Amino acid sequence: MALMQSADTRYSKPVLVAVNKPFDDEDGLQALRSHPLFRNLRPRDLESLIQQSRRLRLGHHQLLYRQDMPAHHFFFVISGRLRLYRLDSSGIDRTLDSIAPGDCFAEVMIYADPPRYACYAEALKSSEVLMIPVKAYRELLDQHPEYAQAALSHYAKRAVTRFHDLEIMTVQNARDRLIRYLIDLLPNGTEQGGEVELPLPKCLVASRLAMQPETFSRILADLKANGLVRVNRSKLFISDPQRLIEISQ
Amino acid sequence: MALMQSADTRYSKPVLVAVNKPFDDEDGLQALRSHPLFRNLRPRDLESLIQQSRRLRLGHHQLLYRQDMPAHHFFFVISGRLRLYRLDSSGIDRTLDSIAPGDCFAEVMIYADPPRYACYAEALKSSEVLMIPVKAYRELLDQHPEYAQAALSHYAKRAVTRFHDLEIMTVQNARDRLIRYLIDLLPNGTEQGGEVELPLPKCLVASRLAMQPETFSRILADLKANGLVRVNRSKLFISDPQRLIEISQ
DNA sequence: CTGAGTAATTGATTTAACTCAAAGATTAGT
DNA sequence: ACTAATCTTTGAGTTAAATCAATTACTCAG
Repeated sequence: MALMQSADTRYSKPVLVAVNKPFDDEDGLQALRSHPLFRNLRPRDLESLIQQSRRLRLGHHQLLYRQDMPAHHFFFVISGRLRLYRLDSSGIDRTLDSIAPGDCFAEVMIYADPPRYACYAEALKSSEVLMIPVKAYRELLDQHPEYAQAALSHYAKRAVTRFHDLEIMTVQNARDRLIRYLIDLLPNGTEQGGEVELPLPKCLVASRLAMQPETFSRILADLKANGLVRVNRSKLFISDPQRLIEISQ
Repeated sequence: MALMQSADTRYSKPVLVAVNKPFDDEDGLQALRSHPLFRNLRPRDLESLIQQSRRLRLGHHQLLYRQDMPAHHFFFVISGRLRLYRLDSSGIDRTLDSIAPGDCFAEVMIYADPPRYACYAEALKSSEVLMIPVKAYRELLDQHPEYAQAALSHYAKRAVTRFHDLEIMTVQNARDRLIRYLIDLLPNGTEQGGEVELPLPKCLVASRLAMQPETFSRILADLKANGLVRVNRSKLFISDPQRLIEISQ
């Protein structure tokens, strides 16, 4: 019943039904082959895994899975972009993560117990994902324990990232939270400034940072007025990251 | 230099210097033997790991490690309680987690690269921890790949927990954040109400939830006035969790 | 290319949460 | 048990951010 509570009618399209063309390989899977979770697999094993997977096309705003649904698959993004979010009891939509091509998500489900998705996942624009059976990957790990190293390392990294995300959210004021978020978008070690692209529409970045879209807009306008960022659609140019950090105290 | 920036003079005691009695086993390590990361180790391997570890006593407020310090060990809490926190550039202390006896922490360092602590760790009261060399545990995993399963499962759980913590922090108002936090402290599936103990002093719970101590106090006073919780020091009795959830909308 | 629907901005107002301050309560250490 | 230090609570005033409302700018599907 938790699965049905959404009043959001946009999401009425079928969910998790792979009606697409049979899988024909060799487009868009280069990134998969170099992903930490897969790059050490022997070709045979990787091919077998891919054979057991399905390629799934998602339209703009199409829901991939719902919070609390049994999780039999995890996902690799071939193209497009997705977002993870939760709905609270009053229906407020809270964005938790965005996912770019080349990334995996819901991969912790491989070892979750019970295996249920912890949030909703939807396409932000038309996207293509590979839908990998949890069971298949797990069997691979069980049969070839040497593969576990990569998975462990990946999971450790994931845990660190989440910890870091949590840290940003303990920053008490909206402006500093936004600044920290922007700094983190810069390729690390950027001193001389650089351009970043918001991975989400502004209203969803706002949601991710626990503030209203209006607040987001005003803070950005203010940073712009102070010459700290230049804004062009979803692209932001940050001329002096150091100064930005100082301003956030 | 980041290591030295704290203006906090409380933390002048030596850090990470194990000057304690040689390790003599068989007190307080029962919990270790049943921890997911260790319970599947063969006795020989576990003993070897314990031999390579040192038991460390920490006094009240004593710092265990600093953010950005090279991480050669991870930890198991034998007794007491610790907290993880970060200091931002203006010296504001932001609490990220609290750790109880029987828990491991900094265990993601086993696979981190570079291995540096992501935050500070200090004892909240006098505590005892086991300081396990990252290298030793890693070698164990490399030599006995069958151990990896437990580690993977543990890491997956950790990632889910952090995700969940993040979710709470995307709740925009302080009252609802606090309510969500309290609900999560209840043993899961508690319907009829129950008592929870705050794992941190109130001012640090406030910091963990990105609010001021005064705000925390006022919200709690208000919940108390509405008969939603009864407060006794750091113990809270929540009579009707369901109603509390409803109130948080 | 066009228009409907969504997203973003800006202004005015209200409210929640912060800050400062001072008095109690609790805790840790002697 | 006592004392000093820290934590907690409460009050009053201020500020940051939310809300409400209206306009403008995008986006994308047809």
